[in-house]
Amino acid sequence: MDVGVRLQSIRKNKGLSQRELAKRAGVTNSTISMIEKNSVSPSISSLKKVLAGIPMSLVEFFSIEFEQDSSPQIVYKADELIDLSSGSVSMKLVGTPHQVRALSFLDETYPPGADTGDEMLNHEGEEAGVLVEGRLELTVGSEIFILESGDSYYFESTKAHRFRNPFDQPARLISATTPANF
Amino acid sequence: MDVGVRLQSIRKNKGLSQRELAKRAGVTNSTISMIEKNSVSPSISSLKKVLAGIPMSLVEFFSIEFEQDSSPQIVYKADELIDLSSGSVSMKLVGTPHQVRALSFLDETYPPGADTGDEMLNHEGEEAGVLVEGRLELTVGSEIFILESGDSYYFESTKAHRFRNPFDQPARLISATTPANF
DNA sequence: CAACAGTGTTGTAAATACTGAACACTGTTG
DNA sequence: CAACAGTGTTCAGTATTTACAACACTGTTG
Repeated sequence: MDVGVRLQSIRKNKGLSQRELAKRAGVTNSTISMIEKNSVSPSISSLKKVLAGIPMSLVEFFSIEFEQDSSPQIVYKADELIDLSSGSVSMKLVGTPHQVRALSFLDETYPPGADTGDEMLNHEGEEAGVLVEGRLELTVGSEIFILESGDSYYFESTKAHRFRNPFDQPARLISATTPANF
Repeated sequence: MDVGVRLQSIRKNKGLSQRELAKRAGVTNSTISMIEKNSVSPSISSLKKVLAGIPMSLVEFFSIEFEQDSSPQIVYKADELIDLSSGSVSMKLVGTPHQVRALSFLDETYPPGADTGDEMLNHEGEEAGVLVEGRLELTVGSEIFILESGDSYYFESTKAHRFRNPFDQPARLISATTPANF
């Protein structure tokens, strides 16, 4: 839980210099330097200003923890789910155990032929889901997956993605997206 | 997005005085007074100290926005889900549109007789879910609900709760809990 | 290599946050 | 009503954060 390191990784990820970010945020470059070196503990107001230059909310900032994984697994087959069973209750966790995050929880039905569109979706955050009925085609970046009933997925929404049902059976998907944008 | 007001409402909700919280947090009461009156914009380090006395994480703090709803709906019948359909894709949102939040996304199966236990569950955060197969009994506080396939729920985990399957069919539940505690 | 435009770091002065002790205001108790 | 124990607020001094400007370093360009 290191504010400085986290800010620096976010800034570099965005391809910004300290001076560039400072300009956008309305603070000085030295402020950012000192925050990143943890030589100060910034006030909420100034951290908020700095993050506004990213742009990023305070919640998002404090939510991020282990984002620098090289190439995370995207699709999990039914038998790949992490089992959290306790007693007679079978509980399976979708995706790798992460930090806290913010989600919308959806029950979606894709009739045969349904499609989220040509122009690939692309928004901030993460999304996860389980297909509980039928089959569904999921495209993430340049990879195309066919989800079978029981399969699940977890990926960053910033990657271009698209859902499509080219089959003759309706598909039912339980999904969650972050941030809660609905 | 008012740090002072939010801190005060959380503190009063916990039944703490400024001095009591100050003592637990290792700061002075005047600090808390001034933060609550928004006469200062606290540093991350001191806000973190203050919240540690609650206790509450920074993410949680910045996630909270509209928590003072009187008595929010707990169980949503299948036809009560908020429809977010666009085009031929049917999307139904579980619960009322909220702020950002942090969740664990689970695929749970409750065989006949399964039970999360006598001692009611009770942890920080919120949880939501959809029952996709079978029937399930859910107890929240003093209220007992019977979930049918397609029904969903959304409630604060701080309320004592319990899941039980007294029926002869297995029940499958897609759920999300916050914070991501797995 | 000199001039330059970019990077992040550092010192000093000004602005802001925090402490410690007082104050003013309750409600309770003898 | 006086003494008291609790509440939140305020003020002066101290500690910390921030701005401004200078510095040191790197890679590029003439």
